[in-house]
Amino acid sequence: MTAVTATYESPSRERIEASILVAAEEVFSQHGYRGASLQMIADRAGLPKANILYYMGSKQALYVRLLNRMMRRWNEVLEDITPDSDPATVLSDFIRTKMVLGQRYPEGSKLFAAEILAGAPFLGDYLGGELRDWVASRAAIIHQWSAQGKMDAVDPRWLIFLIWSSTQHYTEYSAQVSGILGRDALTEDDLESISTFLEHVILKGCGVTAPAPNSAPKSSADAHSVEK
Amino acid sequence: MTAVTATYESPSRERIEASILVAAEEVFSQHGYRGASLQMIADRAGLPKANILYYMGSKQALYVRLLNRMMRRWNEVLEDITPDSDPATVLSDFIRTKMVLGQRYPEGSKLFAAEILAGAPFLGDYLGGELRDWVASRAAIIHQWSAQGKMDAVDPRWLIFLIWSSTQHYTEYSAQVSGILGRDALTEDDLESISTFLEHVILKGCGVTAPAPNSAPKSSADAHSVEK
DNA sequence: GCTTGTGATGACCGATCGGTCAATACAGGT
DNA sequence: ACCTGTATTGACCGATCGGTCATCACAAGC
Repeated sequence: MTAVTATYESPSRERIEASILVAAEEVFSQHGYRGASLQMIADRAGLPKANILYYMGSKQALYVRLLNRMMRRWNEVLEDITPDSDPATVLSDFIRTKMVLGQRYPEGSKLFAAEILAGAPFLGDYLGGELRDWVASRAAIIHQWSAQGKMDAVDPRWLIFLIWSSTQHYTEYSAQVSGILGRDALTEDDLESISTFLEHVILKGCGVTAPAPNSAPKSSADAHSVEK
Repeated sequence: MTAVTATYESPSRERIEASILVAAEEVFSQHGYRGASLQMIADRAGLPKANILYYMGSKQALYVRLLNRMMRRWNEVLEDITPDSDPATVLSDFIRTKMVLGQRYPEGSKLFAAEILAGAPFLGDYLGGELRDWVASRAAIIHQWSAQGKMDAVDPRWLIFLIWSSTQHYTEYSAQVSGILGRDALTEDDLESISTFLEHVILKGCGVTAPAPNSAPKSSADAHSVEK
C-alpha cells in the first residue's frame, strides 16, 4: 500500500459512514439492539446489507459506536460548576441545555433510553463509573448550596434525576406527547413554554432565589413571567 | 362439546397463562416487541415454545394482551377529581400513586415505555383517544385551580407530564439509577425519600400549599375529605 | 498492460424467527 | 370399552437473522 493513499480518508467514505450512522440510529432507537436488523438499516441507508458490515464490522460494533457518539455529545455540554456558582443560573442552564440536547439528537436520546430499558448491557460500566462520578461531584456542590442557605435542603441526587427525567420525557415519549397534544411534533413555542415551566417549578420548588444578579451571558434564561 | 366442561375454566389453565404473562412481560419490557422472541419467553416460563402459541394464539396477541392488562391497572387508580378538590391533596396523591404503581408493576411500566419508544404502533389509538381525553379533563380542572388562585398559572399539561416523567423515571431507568447509586435496587427508604422530594418540589414549585406530610387524610387547614 | 489495494455486492451459510401440524396423552361422559 | 374434546409437544415450514466470502469494478503505481 502506498502511504499517500493509505493515510487519506476519502470524503466519500465519511459521507457513507455518516449516512449509515443516521439510519442505524433511527432503527436502533425504535427497536432496541435486538429488535433492530441490519437489513432495515441497510434499506434506510439505501445500501446493500453487505456494505453496512463492510463499513462497520458488525452489528455490535455499529451499536457501540452510536452509543459512544451519544456519550461524547453529552460530555461536550457538561460545564464545570463550583460551590460559588449561582444555583439559579446553573440549574436554569442545566434544564435548558438538556432540553436543547434532547431536541437536537432525538434519535440518540431514544437510543440511550432503549439501552437503559434493556438493562444497560453495554453501558453498565459507564453508568457505574464515569457518570456516577459526575453525579457525585455535582451532588456535592448542590449539597453545599443547601448548607449555605442558597436553596432548600433537598437530596441532590433526586434533583439531578428530576431534571434528567422531566427534560428527556419530551424526546423519548414524543409519541405519547404528540399523541395527547394532537400534534405531529412539538413547536418552538411548545419547547420554550415547557422550558420556562420546568425552570419555574424546579427553581421555585427547590427554594432557589431568582436568577443571578449578573446574568449577562444568558439571553433566553430571563423569560420567566409566571408568578403567584 | 359438553356445556359443563366448556364453560369451566380450569384453574391449571389460569395458572399456566399467568406464568406465561409474567415471563412475556419480562422479555417484552427488556427487548421491545421486535426484539423479544417466543423462545425466550418459553424458556423463562419453563414451557415448550408451541405451548406459548397454544395458549396465546400469536406473538402479537400476547403482546396486545399485556398492553391491555397494563392499561387496566392504570385505569384502576384513576380517581375522580373536581375543581373543588384540594390541589395539594390531589397532586400529592397523584405523585405517590404513580410512584407505587411503577414499583408494583415495573415490568409492565417498562413494557409501556418500550411501546412508546417504538412509536406506539399498538397504542396510538389509546394515546390519541382515551388518554388524551383524560389529560384534557384533568387539565381543565387544574386550570380552574389556577384561576381560583389556588396555585400558580402553570400549563396543566406540562404539570401532568412532569409528574408522569419524574415518577416513571425510577422504574424505567432503574438500571441507570441503581448503577449511579451503586445499589442493586431502590430501598423502601429511597422510595419514601424520593416521593417526599417530588411532593415538596412540585407542590412548592406550583405555588400549592403543602398537605399533610403523610398520605393519610389531611390534618391541617381545610380538612375536607376528598374521597367519595 | 499488468499489478495492487480499496470499494461494492450477490450469493450463500448456519441459526433463529413466528407459526403450523400431526401425533400423542389423557380425563369425563356414555 | 369407546368416544370426544382439551392439553401437550416434537418436528417441521418458509422467512429472516448476523455474518462470510468470492467476485467484480476501478483507480493508482510500476
